[in-house]
Amino acid sequence: MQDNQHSQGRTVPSADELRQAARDLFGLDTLRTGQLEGMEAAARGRDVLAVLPTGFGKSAIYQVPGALLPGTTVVVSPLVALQRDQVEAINADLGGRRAYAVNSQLGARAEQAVWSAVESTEAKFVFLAPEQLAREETVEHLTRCSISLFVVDEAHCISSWGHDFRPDYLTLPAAAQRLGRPPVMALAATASPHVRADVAERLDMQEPATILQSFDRPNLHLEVVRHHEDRGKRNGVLDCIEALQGPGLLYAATRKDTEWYAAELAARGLRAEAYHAGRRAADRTAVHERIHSNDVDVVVATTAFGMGIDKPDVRFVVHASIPDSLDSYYQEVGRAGRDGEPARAILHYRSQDLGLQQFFVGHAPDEADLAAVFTAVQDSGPVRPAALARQTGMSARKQARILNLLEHSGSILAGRKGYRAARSADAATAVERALAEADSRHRIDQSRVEMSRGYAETDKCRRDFLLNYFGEDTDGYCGNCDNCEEGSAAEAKALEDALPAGYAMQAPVRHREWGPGTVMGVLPDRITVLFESVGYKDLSLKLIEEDEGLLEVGEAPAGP
DNA sequence: CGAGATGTACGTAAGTACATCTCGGTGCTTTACT
Repeated sequence: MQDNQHSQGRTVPSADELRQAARDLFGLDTLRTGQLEGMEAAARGRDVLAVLPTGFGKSAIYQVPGALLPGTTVVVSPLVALQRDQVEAINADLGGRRAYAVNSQLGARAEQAVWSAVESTEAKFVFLAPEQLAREETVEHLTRCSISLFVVDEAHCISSWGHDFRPDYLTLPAAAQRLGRPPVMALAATASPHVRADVAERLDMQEPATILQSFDRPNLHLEVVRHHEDRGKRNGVLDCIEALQGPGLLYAATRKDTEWYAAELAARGLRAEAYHAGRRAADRTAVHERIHSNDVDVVVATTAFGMGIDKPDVRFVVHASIPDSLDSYYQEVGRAGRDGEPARAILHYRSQDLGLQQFFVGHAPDEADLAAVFTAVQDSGPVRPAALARQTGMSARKQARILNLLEHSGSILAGRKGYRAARSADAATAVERALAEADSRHRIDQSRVEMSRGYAETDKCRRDFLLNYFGEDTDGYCGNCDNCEEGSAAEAKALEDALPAGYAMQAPVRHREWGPGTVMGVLPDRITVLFESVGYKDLSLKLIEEDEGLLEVGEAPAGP
């Protein structure tokens, strides 16, 4: 592997120097293999994709080389609250003010002061949200510094939010280019193979050094409770929480449900708090403080709760409704039992609940809207999104989603001055290509919802199912989930062992229509394959045997 | 997609049955008001 130009003309820190810096600056006496590997790769100028469990010491992977390298390290962090915590942690370790955050909570004056510190003195770390880096002004300030490392923390957000909710995530590669394209490091605690590939692609990473640790959390007991009626499920959830020993988390799908469950639990004498993005900032902060000081038995929350929560003794994570993907599910249940002591992950499942997640996944964009945005870009490009919105009259989010589809399908290009139409593109083709792109994404998102269903409905070992989803092979029997305890996992495993060879986990396959894919799950009668084009699909073995050439096993042959 | 609220037909009083409508998750930022 060729190291890029950033390692030239200066001394690259050696492993010993990194170890010593970790010890002297951050008080880390020993470094784990993955940590050192990531630090060395970044120090040599290579891109790094690290997916490591919370508590592994992920931050050290950028902090140690960041402190040692001559220039400044940019850290992209999704939440202002996280930026604040990390700035404080670094300043406490290094002494003095070496880390800064730039966000809208600074006043104009404070922001000026931060920039002069960052541009002139020994500031080593600057924390920013992607929206900051999308501002020309911010990038101009940063171009006056020498940026030695470009870190994206909580990088799974690119995959879950970049496509529509927070589209500025997709402008990060352009920002990295403007800053001289330092090595890019993406960090996440949970990411399936699909999400890892998406992150690497959206960040335009060049053959990243990939650092993975096992996702297994053996102390987490996994369990699914099935329900048929909504009323019955609600009572089941309440009884379940009442019987558990806190502190714990209850995830619900809507804000209204968090309020409902919190009120019902309070009526049963528990100290329960509802948490969602609609609550006032002061109330949200108060909930954080109360859970940390053990003044709450259960926090009832939407997906808004969790990032940056590092409470070691959460004893249970119960879901009153199934999440949109196993990536989200595992991220959420991973907040239980970080101290290594036994903890419970219980999913209350009704198949109807998948409907809400399918709604959140969204629908195909309108052809007329695609055409309108494309024509507007063609007529007035290069144009920035804000100016474009004044022409199209669309909401920022809707327009961002359309721009992103048009860009990714090659009809428009993003440049320094905004978007412009690709030279050869015409409106009809642009619409057609964008629709195809949207359709492919939609199918992948739907297939992720379907994998959640698969987890809820499987008779196999639950841990086996989850770890397979994250690309890990297992022996199919954990002994610490409901299916293993009931014996159905053992039966399923016996059947699976009797399978014809060739459809092993992680085997590369090629489908006649859907192209290349990877085997992600194996059952007695069918296999689950993650296809690059259409996402997760279940294929019956009977059909594969009958229709020769439908699914080729082994190295994918070139061309159709 | 599904749940809950609201609306309509029926047929002559008040409630039942069915149709139609509305809403649902994540955060940055900037700007115009109290």
